[in-house]
Amino acid sequence: MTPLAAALVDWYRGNARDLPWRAQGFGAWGVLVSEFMLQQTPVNRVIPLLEAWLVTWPTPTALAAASPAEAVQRWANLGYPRRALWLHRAAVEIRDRHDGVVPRDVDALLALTGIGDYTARAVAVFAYGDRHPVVDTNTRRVLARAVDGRSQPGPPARSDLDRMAAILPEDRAAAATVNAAAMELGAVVCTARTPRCDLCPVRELCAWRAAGYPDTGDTRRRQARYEGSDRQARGAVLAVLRDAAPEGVPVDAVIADWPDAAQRDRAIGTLLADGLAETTPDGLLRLPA
DNA sequence: CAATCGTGGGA
DNA sequence: TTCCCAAGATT
Repeated sequence: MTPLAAALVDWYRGNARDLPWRAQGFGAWGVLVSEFMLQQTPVNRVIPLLEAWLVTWPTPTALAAASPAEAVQRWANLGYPRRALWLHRAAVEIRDRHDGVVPRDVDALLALTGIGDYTARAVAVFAYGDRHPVVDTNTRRVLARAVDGRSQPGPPARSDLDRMAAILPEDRAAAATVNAAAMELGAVVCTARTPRCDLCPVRELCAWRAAGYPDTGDTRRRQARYEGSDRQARGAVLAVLRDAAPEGVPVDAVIADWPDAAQRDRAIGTLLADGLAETTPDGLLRLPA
């Protein structure tokens, strides 16, 4: 094992957080749902909703039997509600193409709606114990600092997978631990802002530290302002639909007092196009039944 | 490939 | 207050 991998594993054994999806027997479906919810949403906000979700829909087939509306409604305020729609579609695909069993093969996972390079490998590794590189933003930051001596990672690249694969031990279980440990270190120690290098288990072999913590100028694209954005308008529309009766709300009554009428119409239009809302013959707007 | 897509908490 | 950022995926 490389020194970096060995140090990560040693640290992880004594410092891993006790997260629900790490429990023995949590199941591939639970892992898959957790990974969908964790896409861009913080751990602490995911946990309670994940547990409620799995009580209602303990299997892919159970979720597939529900309506998309129920899925989007139960997604509540996790954000990026398209993920709820995609998770529901993935459940239907699992029922129809995989006999209701979450696939283990990475290519089969990649073929499911809403699953990309990260989530496919996360499920194969953390749910099934197979040996693949799992690379998320935490891992990319750890590699950028410890190996490249940079202050922040560059843009995501397919080569990230090869770089991670290069430090994985041969043993499957050990490889899975290295994957989890790199993510965990990035999440709790090697954080984007104010990293806690004083208690970092790999500081002695960290290239960024050796270089004196230079600011290497890796600047990520700034997120667009949320206040006044189309996303805010979409969020407001969807919040109304989530809280409304299933039959829906008169289209003209939805956020009727929105400051920008054109933006309001645009928000409803794109939500319809995305399949996150639909209209009824009698002019109601509702979640997709 | 760069833009888009929610929501909330902390610096 | 404002800005940053959080286990990404899709088009």
